[in-house]
Amino acid sequence: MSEAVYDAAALQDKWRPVWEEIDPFRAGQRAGAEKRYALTMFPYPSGDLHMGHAEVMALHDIIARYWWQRGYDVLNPIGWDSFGLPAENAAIKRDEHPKVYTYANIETQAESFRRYAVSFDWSRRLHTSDPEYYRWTQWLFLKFRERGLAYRKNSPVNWCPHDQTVLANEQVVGGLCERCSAVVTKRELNQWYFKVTDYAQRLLDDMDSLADTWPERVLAMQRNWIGRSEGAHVDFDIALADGSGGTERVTVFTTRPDTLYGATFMVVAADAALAGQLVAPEQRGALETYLAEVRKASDIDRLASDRPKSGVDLGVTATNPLTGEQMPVWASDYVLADYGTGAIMAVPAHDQRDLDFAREFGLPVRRVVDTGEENPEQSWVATTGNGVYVNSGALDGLDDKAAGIHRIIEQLEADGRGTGTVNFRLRDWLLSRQRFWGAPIPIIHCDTCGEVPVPEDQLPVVLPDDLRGADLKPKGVSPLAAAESWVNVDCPTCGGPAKRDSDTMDTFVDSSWYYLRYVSPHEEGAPFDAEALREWGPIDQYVGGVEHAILHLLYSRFFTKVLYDLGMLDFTEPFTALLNQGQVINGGKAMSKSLGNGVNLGEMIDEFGVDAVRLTLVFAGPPEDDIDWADLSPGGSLKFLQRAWRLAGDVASEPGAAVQDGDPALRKATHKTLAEAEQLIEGHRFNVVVARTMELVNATRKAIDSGCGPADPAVREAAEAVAILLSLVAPYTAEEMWERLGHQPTVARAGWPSVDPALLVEDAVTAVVQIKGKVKARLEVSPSVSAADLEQLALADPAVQRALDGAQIRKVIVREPKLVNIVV
RNA sequence: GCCCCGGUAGCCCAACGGCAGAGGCAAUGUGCUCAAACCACAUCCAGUGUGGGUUCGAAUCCCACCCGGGGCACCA
Repeated sequence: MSEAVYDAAALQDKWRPVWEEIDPFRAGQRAGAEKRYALTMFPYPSGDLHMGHAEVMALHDIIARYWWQRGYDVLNPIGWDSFGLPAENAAIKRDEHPKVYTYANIETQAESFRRYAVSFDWSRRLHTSDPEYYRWTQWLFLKFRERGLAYRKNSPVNWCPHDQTVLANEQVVGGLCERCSAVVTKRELNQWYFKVTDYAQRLLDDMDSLADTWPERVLAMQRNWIGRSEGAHVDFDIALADGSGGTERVTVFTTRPDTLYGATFMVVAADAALAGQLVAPEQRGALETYLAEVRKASDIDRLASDRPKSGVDLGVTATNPLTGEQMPVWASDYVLADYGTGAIMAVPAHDQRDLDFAREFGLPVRRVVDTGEENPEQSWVATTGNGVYVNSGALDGLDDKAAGIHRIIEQLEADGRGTGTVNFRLRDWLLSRQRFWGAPIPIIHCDTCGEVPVPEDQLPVVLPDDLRGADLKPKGVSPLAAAESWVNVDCPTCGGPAKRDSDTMDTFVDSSWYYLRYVSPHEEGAPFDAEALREWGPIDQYVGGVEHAILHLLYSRFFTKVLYDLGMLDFTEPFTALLNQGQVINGGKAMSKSLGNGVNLGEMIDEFGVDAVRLTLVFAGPPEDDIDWADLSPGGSLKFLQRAWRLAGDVASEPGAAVQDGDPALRKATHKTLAEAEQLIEGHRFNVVVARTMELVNATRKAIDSGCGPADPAVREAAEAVAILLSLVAPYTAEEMWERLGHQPTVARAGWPSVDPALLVEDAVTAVVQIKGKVKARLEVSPSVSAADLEQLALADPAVQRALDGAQIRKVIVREPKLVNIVV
């Protein structure tokens, strides 16, 4: 018996150079094979890899490596999302250019990925901060702009005072900056937007095609975020109080046009321009004062829902388009300027917010739907359910909400006073950032020609190389604005003096199309090669964290649809299937510096080896569940790998031994394991695959020690199956096993063993006999036993006879060959 | 408040509506050893959050509730 010992570090050193030589995972090497595109969300280069990366890569790699074993031609690329704030902040601190930090970290991470043995095709590596990449980010921006999907507007925007930049709506979480948790404030700025709202309905509709392959909760979150609501636009005429005698038509959005008879006042958003246009001269001062207060309040204050309602009377009246009734117009911050039309009709009886406002300011409440509950005028609880219409003209007596809504919309449309409509919660995507380390927006501002796109042949607009440290300090405008030699250019149209747009793009723009670039990462004439994309796209399996459920995934879906409309793609959804891995936590809490509960990945690998760490993370539980490092046992994983490895050393037959003569019981176990593993992997139930592999190792051990013995060909077959199963999770151990079994590298391309269906059939099965659902006897029967025979056998069984004790049999349910249930 | 996901041995987790236990951790014991570790073998441990319902039969399907996690929330 060999005295060899299992040394994880030695295996890593031994096999890495061999694999780099063989380069087994280069895509496009299997002519004629079906193509599969596996993608893991590319990392941001902050420091070295951590446990979270280790988990997602281990899970993702199972899928990619399984596909290789199954004979597919697999594209599994890697790159870096390498623009972004941390590099810029590090550069300020260290007085250097952000690229220094960025590219140093990328090298560190790349080295770690190689050691971690993820089956990436390294030849396709990309970095979003490379000019060769962001040139196309800029090009795409210009295409969007040509199509009217990128535009500039003045608007109150989310401002992070810490990072000194604006934020998209998606980057504000509970009134705080998603990145740094600073309290977000509002600023009125002129900024670039992508018109994602144009795609709201399609983003919603196309989710139907993802229903079976994306996690339900991600779809739910996106639906929630898009926030479709059906209702109506209703026009109100407002008599202006400027002495002109004129009127202004104001449109409101409502989901309950059927309650129009109950509208007793109107409210416009205090911070909308409309408020300033409508306000009566004598109320202007009050509005200004109120507005100043509103502006001071942060989103955090606004989010406190128990906050009393505030507002100011604008001193004008609106006319109810159905009844002609006059109603006062107020301004308040509970109406949002950027949702709907920024104005509402208030129906206090049937909307709690309106009711609170009415109570605060003594405005009338009129019930128009009797739901059988207490009248809101007395209870101060708005009723929103179905009921009988009252005080509602022609609607009176009707008791169907849907019909009521329908009839009022019909009426409004007939009168030219309104229309049925759909509104979305989704806002356009604010993409400008007042920071340095991002793709410059390729626009030149010329006093004569206005906004001029940088001509395509002048792309990329490259970031200057000579800014560092203090030059990059955030000052509320982009550091690029101060880079004189960079910002001042000749206008491409008239040749006169002009300035570059000094903002950079949100880094989510970079990551909204990187998966397309991978199919042809060195393409120089286009962002991607359309032919290559037809071969590889869309992504068959995307793996990554649920934290991108809205941001990255929604933006990428939007980009894909726009590029489809531009005729550049032939699919409308980028990610056919999505797997969200859970988090790795420790001791019940997320790992964090402040808690001091971080687990260092490098140290774990040094102690247990890459394979044991990967195995531990995969075996811990279902991929989408959070896993607690404190519950896990990398030592146990290592022990198992050693057991498996030892099998390979014990096999005493030669490669190619006549397996059909092998021990039938062990052969059945092997083939059953393989057959089951196929199903389990396809269902992403990787933890169970590991358990099945452990069982097979145990069975093989038993066969060697106390069964058919090490020379039986079935033992070799089992050990080889173990090596191939392990090649998905523990590549170093698997490769070493493969070599000890007398094969050439690499086991990663050994191919999935074909399962012999004959070996999946059991010789005998245990049938259980139940009486009233309780097990009373077990019978060994043939798998092909007939229902009648099984019933006879069951009734004849002495234990059953005893249990029946002469009771009258009412019914016998037979599920051959597994079960008989006797009802007495 | 609304919407998703989950609750099975001391712990992590399995179980096409059909024997509650596959696998692992921990614990205990036996063998190996001068001894310990390693290793091998064995043993121990829950009736599935609670209450109803459907069914011949429910961890699994349905309803209500409790607990935990996540998302959304002054969006008219």
